Amino acid sequence: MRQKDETKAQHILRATLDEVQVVGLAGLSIEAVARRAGVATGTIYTYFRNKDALLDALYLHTKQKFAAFVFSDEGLPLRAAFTQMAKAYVSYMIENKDEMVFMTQMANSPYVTDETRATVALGVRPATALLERGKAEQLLKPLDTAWMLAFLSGAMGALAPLAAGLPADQQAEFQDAAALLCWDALKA
Amino acid sequence: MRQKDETKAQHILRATLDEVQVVGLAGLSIEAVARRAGVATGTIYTYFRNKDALLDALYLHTKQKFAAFVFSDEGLPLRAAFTQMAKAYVSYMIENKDEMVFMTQMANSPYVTDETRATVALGVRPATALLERGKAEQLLKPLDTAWMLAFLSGAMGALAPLAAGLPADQQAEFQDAAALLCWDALKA
Amino acid sequence: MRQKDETKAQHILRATLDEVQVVGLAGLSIEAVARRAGVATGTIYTYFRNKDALLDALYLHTKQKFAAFVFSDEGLPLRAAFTQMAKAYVSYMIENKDEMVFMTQMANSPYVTDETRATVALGVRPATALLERGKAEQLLKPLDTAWMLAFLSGAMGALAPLAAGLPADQQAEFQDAAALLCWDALKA
Amino acid sequence: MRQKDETKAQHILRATLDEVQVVGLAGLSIEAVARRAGVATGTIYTYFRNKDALLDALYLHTKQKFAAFVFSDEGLPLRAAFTQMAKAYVSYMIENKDEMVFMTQMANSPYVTDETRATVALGVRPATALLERGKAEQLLKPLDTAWMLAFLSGAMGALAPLAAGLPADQQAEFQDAAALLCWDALKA
DNA sequence: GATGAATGAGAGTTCATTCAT
DNA sequence: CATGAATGAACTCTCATTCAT
Repeated sequence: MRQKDETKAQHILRATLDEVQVVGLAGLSIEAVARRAGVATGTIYTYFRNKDALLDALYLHTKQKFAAFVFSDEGLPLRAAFTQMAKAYVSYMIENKDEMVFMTQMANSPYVTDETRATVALGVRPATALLERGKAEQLLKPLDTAWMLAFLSGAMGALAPLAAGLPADQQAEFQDAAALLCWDALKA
Repeated sequence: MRQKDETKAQHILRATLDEVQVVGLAGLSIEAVARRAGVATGTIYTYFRNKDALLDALYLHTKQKFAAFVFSDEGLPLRAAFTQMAKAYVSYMIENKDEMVFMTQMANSPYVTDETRATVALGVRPATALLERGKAEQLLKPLDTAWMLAFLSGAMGALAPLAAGLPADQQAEFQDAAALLCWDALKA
Repeated sequence: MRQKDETKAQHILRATLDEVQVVGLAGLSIEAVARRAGVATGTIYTYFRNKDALLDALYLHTKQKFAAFVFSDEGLPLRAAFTQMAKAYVSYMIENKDEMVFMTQMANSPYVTDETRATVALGVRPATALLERGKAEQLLKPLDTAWMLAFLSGAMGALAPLAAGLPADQQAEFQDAAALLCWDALKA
Repeated sequence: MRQKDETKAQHILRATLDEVQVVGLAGLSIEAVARRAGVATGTIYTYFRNKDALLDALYLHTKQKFAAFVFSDEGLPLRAAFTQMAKAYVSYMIENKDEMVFMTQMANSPYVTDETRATVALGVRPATALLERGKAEQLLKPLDTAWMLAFLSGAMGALAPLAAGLPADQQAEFQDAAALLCWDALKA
């Protein structure tokens, strides 16, 4: 018999991501995903309980990949760590536009389970820690951490579409600008 | 002969806004809107060409109402004008949570036509003008205006959910903080 | 080389019978049968051509087991033979509720082939013979034999659900009553 | 607008009954019912919540029509009332073979709700009353009423297929025989 | 203009059966 | 022979839109 193939699950997730770029989350159909993944419709259900579960899984996967790239704490001094995160954020946006589009569309959808939201929230902890360190060192404004995070991620997220089509020679400039704005906004 | 009744169109738009709060944009059905508006399903098609047109119209209407409140240029000095806009943004968010929810859900949907996006963009002109004045006066960083706008509206939009349930006595504080962060981010 | 294993076929038949008790004939899926039997879905197709053939085989098997128990002619005098059959019918119903449920659900289903129906009919021959002997001896009403059989099996079958949950001390009484009614109905 | 048309509901019920004759309960599809009824699939759902509700409604309707014809108490003396019921049962079977087929197939299906079963049970009350009167008058055997009812309806139901194709000149004979057997079975 | 029953394309999902391993 | 992943036709049901009244 054919063994359940995790590669195939990855193919399906990838096909879902690609299909959302083309037709949007609202226009997504399982049949189109299957066609794009090169499998039968029924096969999707071997790997994912239903459409919701597929999208939830893709969201979790995408968010975790994103968080792993952007939110790493490498023990740098505060300002440097902050800047590095901001730059990582921007460069991830530029190089993974499709994932950003997907995450944005999912954020306000009913597909994401509470459990996934909770798990995703954990990935942000390095950023939370960084902000709190900054407040303790009185380098940052003494505001609510959740508040600051929302401000930052909203601002950065809104820049994603602008970052998308950027020529390579302006990317460094873009990163620097974004990092600077974020820092100036929060610094004490 | 009964004339098309603009009051009825308003009822339908309002019902649509309310229904989206409850079931989300993805769960919105014309029949539910009709029921909530107290009209027959067919009647909706007298006032709006189809579902897309209804949502597009509501989006345009909501955005324009929002822009009219927030983006007014009253000839104040730069910093004062900037602060006033930020505060107006926050207070609008707090008092019109349902519209914010709707605008957020629509922003990345296929329902909004390019024409509407263009029209909506016009409403932002006072803010554009303000930012360009600030750059000319060298009070703001010399960045691309569209870039700055995206940054600001992303940041403010992300604060909306946090602003929503805020007790009255913390709203002034919230407004001041938001205005300060935005200013510090952009100031030269 | 492993041979086809008749034990495994029995397991599958048994699992089918059990599964029907739980989900009904309409809710029966091959996968559930396989799971219950502890084999792979594909294995079922080694022993039975398809779902219809599996159910047909189980029906035939169940009917024949039932007939072997109930319809035996042991050369008793007519009334005694008749009573014995009726009692055997009832006691079989009580002790093999699951098979009765299955036979009832199958009786009006499209799964049973004409061939099986014909074969099953043969099992009833001792009862046919008994009734014809009764008619010849003028102890029974001179009605069509098939007619009498239908009457009897319908009546007895309808009592099955009532017999099912009966406490042990009422079973003898139940058997006597059933036998008496059947006899009174048919006797000349 | 078109008013909801109870005639159409009747058409759909009739189409369902007819379709079951051809493909069986297990093979019944909503689309086939719609085609036979001459309406669109969606229209079925204007009149019935879903497939289960359609079948449940048809079952209830069929059972009640049947009960109204067969179980009427017209104050006849016991034996005459009994005989009349038995004959009515048989003649109904002969003239409404399709309904009998449907009722038989539904009886052991998961489609029938408990509520419908309870309502259907009420239709049998005249028969219950008759049997109890017979026991009080000591004309019938002193058995449990539910038990007697099961016996009778099982016996009669089993005769249905035999009654179906009967030439007109044998129907009276068939009715008499059935009534006699039932009476002899239960009489004290 | 208003109504809401009617339409039917298209959605998600199941499941008997096949077949590569 | 045994496995269970893969298949895809077929199912029920929804809902944007139309149209007879």
